[in-house]
Amino acid sequence: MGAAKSTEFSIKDNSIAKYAKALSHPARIAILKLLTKRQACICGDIVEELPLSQSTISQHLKELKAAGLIKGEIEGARVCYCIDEKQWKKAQTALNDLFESYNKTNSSNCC
Amino acid sequence: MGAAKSTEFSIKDNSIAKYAKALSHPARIAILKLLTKRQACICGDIVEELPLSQSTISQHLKELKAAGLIKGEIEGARVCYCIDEKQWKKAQTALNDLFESYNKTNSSNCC
DNA sequence: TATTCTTATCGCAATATTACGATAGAATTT
DNA sequence: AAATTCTATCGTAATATTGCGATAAGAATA
Repeated sequence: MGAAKSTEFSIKDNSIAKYAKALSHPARIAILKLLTKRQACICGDIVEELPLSQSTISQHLKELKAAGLIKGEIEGARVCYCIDEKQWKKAQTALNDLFESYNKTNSSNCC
Repeated sequence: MGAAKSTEFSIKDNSIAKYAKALSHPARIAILKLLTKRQACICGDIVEELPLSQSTISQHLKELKAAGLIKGEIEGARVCYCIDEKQWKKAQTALNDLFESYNKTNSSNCC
């Protein structure tokens, strides 16, 4: 009991949930904003900007990478992280479609 | 250790994360799609459509409600759930702004 | 080569999430 | 009034997430 039942749901629903999960922590939102706002994609720079330890930041980066939202490129001893544009747009579309599907059929709300 | 450090992040980042968290489970996506696609906002109908127990669905509904995305109205013995339009659009905007902030400054990707 | 810098991973602890059955309580039906 | 229907909540178990320090391993520097 308590085990995830993700296989019982559609691929699409799981995909949306996966993107949303990546965005479900303020630290990860802050990281993505940093990657967006400046060129400083170096891992160390992110660690300096956020109130979390290096190991914790590294873990959050790993999750964002697993979700596909970012990618990392090794630059010598450092790693440069940045948004994965293709997946970024996929995530945006997936989430926006969900929101829009309501807006379009916004006929008669029963509550 | 292991405690959430949400207070260390901005209200806005926490708000985005809160909405995303509500969307981070396929069952909740499925519930929202049901509320979107048909008028059947009755809790019991949702239970029948999804492969989860009544208590589990009730818990997911509680979380969606806590995030503000849905609201429930008691109709005798039943409860009618539906999308909270105002919050729905807030969530859509909050998430979309995050995505757009990258698309706009999409100048030179270092990776 | 030895040291330092940078990042990922391991191990651990605290907490949160997910799921279900049982049950309570309110409303409806018989 | 008794039985049934409907939903929320409690209790419990399994699993996942969050966070940190310690450490490992590769790269740069002295």
